[in-house]
Amino acid sequence: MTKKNRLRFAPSPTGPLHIGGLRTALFNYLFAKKTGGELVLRVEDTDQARKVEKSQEHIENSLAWIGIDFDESSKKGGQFGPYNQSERKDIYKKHINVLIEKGWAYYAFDKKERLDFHRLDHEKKGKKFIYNAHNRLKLDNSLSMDKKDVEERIQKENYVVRFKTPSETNVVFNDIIRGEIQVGTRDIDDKILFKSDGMPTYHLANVVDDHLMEITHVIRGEEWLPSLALHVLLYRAFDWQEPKFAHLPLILKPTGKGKLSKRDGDKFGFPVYALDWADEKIYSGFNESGFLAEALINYMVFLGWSPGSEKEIYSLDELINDFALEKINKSGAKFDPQKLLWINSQHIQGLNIDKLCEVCEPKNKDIDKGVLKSFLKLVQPRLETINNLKEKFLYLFERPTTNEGLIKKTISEEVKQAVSAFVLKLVADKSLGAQEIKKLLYDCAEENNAKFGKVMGFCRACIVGKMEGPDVVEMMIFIGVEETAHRLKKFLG
RNA sequence: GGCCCGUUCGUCUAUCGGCUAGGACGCCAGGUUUUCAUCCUGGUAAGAGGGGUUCGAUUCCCCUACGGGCUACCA
Repeated sequence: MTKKNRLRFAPSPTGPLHIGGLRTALFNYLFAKKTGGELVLRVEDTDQARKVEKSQEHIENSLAWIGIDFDESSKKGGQFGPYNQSERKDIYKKHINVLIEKGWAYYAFDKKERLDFHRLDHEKKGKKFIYNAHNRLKLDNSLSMDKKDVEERIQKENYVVRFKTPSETNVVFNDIIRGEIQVGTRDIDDKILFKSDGMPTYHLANVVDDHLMEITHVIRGEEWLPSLALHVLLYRAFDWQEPKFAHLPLILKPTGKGKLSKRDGDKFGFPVYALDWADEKIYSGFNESGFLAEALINYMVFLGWSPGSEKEIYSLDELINDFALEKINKSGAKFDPQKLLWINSQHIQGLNIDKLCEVCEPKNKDIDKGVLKSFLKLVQPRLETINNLKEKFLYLFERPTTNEGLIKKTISEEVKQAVSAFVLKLVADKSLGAQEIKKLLYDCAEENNAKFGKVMGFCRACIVGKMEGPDVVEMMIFIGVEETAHRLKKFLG
């Protein structure tokens, strides 16, 4: 029996979960499900300074909303816990000592100001300051001093532990998406693995945890590719089997350059978070903006992946079925709000009316439950999002403001006659169905020598106040005979 | 600046050496709906540039350009 794949999503709780992280989680989830593997949620909260209070909760809620469930997490538990790195300090301490004993790591006492000085100084000369074999013996660390001094200073001073990057070799490793990559160690610096506050840095914690949690595949964003060489070196220093790596292409801004950021959502008027997030202001989430979780998933998965067929509208189950790591592509993808909107509308159209009611109900409390279903039947084909529905179709609930210009444009003597006749008959028999009302309107138009299209146009102008909205007769039925008569008569003089 | 990754229609993408370069969004035009939307049909538009390798390169290799990422006691 082969071992199960084990995947993990490891966000840092420094803010809300945005679409990039969400997609990383999704790819991990899809691959885990596809291969019958397990998925772990690990929270990388090793940076106390950047920790944001409500962040972890937001991340968990976002993942729950999108429908990604984990086999193990701090909430759910599991045999590899704890799942918050801040609770694993002892584990890292133990492992950093192993590295030190093996000669793969060393203590460093350099003051921040001193290092900053070196960096600045090198920059001035057009060079890059790298803390490694090139100059580590000239710096303030345990490699450049006596054992005794080291012992003493460890007791008295703040120190960090750095990785001792081997000198002058090539690290060769493999990425599922990008193939073989080589990096020369002269370009890798002796990264800090253990900070003076007793916490590990990402590099150490990440490698130790992935190993201890028996992670088989690391699927993460491309921003980690540059440090993969270090991570691989770390696995080898520990004498551990390294997992397989897949670095996902980045999600880019819709226009211009760079990685998608929270400001972009603001700037272009679309969400970048799954759920609302409030700090200095409220950033609205995809959920609150009327997107279906399954539609968002459908859109996100196509940012950097394609099934190779022409199928584009996918349910989660279909996605799990068709997903393959090998089909992920290499280049960054621009976020296109317009296509998301289209995919969302496709998913909305695909919902049966009861399901649509169910998802719309909590977002549209201002619409009376009794009319919600008939309302949705009316508007479903033209929905792109499912929030703010009353506001979007206000004329179905309240009388529209008069549009004099439009009325003038659509009215004529014949139309007036026809609609007057229609109103009289409509009010006389309130039990008419759609077909009958339509026939009635048609007959009235004909009897008064008015073009049916013109009559319809006028009715629409009266009922909606604009040349838009659902079918005229359907609207009449929805707002009722009395209301219809009222809106029409207003302009019949 | 250094290192790493990338480059097919405006955008998301297909193509695993045979291409009249396919699909989708968007946009445009037409049709259906005697109204509006949905819907249907058609159109628009692309392999960064230069060298190789090859009978043949979008596809493989090299260079250049451009884009992106990383370069913290952040992740």
